[in-house]
Amino acid sequence: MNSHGQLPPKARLLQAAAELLANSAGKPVSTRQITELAGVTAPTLYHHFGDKEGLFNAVIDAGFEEYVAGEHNFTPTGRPLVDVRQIWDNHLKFGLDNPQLYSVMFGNIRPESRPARVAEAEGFMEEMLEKAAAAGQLCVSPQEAARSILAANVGVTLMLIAEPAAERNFDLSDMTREAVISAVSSETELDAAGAPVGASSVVVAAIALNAALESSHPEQLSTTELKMFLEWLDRIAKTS
Amino acid sequence: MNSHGQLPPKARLLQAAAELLANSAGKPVSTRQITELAGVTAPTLYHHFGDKEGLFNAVIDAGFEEYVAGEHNFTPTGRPLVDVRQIWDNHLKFGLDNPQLYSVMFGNIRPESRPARVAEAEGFMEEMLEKAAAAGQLCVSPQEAARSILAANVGVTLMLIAEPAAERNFDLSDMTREAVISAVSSETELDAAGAPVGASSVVVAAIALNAALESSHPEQLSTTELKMFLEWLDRIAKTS
DNA sequence: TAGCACCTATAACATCGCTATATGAAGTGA
DNA sequence: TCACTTCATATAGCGATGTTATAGGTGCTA
Repeated sequence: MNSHGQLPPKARLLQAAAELLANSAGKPVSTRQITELAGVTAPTLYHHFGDKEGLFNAVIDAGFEEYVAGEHNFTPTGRPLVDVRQIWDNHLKFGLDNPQLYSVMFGNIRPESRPARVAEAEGFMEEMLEKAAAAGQLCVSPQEAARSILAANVGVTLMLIAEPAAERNFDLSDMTREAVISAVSSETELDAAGAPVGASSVVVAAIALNAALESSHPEQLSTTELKMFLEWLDRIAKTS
Repeated sequence: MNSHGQLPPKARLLQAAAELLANSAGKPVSTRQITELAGVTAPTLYHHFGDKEGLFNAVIDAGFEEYVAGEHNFTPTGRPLVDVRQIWDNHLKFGLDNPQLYSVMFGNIRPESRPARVAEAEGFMEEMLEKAAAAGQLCVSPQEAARSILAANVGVTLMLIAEPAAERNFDLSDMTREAVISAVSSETELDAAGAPVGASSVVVAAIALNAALESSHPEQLSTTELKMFLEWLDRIAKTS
């Protein structure tokens, strides 16, 4: 009756759960459905995964990471903010393709399991944003930027999941995405001919800071501290 | 045994449901709990509210609207975008005060019932944004703006609900709020008080340099020098 | 062979949302 | 006053859910 005869029970459970979660649009999936499709009985599920949520988390572990950042959907371009857009779109696509799974991950309360998943999603985002920050494209810390972008991404995804697939207007996603990205980025878009900032990014940033300090002196440092700071900054800026 | 003896059963059910939803942090609330606290039996619930979700919707109808836009929390200022900020903050506060109720409303999938609630919340936002549009402060349609702002608002609220109350950082809310508002508004970037938004260029440059140094350490400074340098850099970056 | 983990099945438990049916109360018209 | 209707509540139970106590294999090591 099931088509997973040759796999071990644990893998069959994972596969059955993923299949049912993906196909049953919206409606909850029961453990009995899962075990029946997998061709095992209930205790097998609880032996391997603890409880229903454990199984769902395992499905997510197996699928989410590769789906969002996997090779099929994402190849870094070297331009951080472009990659951030790609991460946003992949996140949205994952949510729309796996609405049930997505709501378990992001729409639920559970203060125990959710932060781990959220932190993972934040990780991708932050990784990219650190590169953006290194290139001087960020006006806030990568952590703050990642949290803000992810929050908006989740909100948009839940919003679009909730409305009928036929009426979905992706302008909402594009508009909100650009809003949060432009709010955390410090400069206008990097132009098409703009050279990617590689190993010299430290120097570039040091020069930029040096120039900025010319016109505005921070109150956080004493004059002696500032003098020494500027000297070191100068040493860094003269590298090449 | 219950404290709602004098009210009619329908009102007792509403009150019991609201009380249980507000207090049982995270865990689902059963119809049996509700009917027991209300001092009635199951069919009474289904007679008045159809099903469990109908009762929850009734609780929301009774509480959400007045909470978000009620007199106690909201008095229009006449400046539409200021009011939009107030709606955002009230929305967030409602979510944090009623996490269980909130997740039923916004974190769930149900494509049948959710859009109605969402549309209601969108209504408040759109109302204000139409005034903003009439005043020439919008660069997109009020509908689009309301959807984008609400989506971000929901995402931020779910994000903050999910993390322990002690660690909640409301900068996430403020930052994201200003991001989406400024993206839909046609005016130059001004905050609530009318001052330009954005960090100074010194801070921007400091953050960029800090991030750049994460991946590449310069050889021009000794480790002790670098340590002190990074500390000062951190102090500068935290200005604002 | 004996023993020992590991894995799985039988069978059931407690609870869930919900309802078929019946009973009481309250008004209405004769 | 007496049916008759209508609304509101209760009794009792259904089917489905997540979960588990118990026991039976299955294969490996000694």
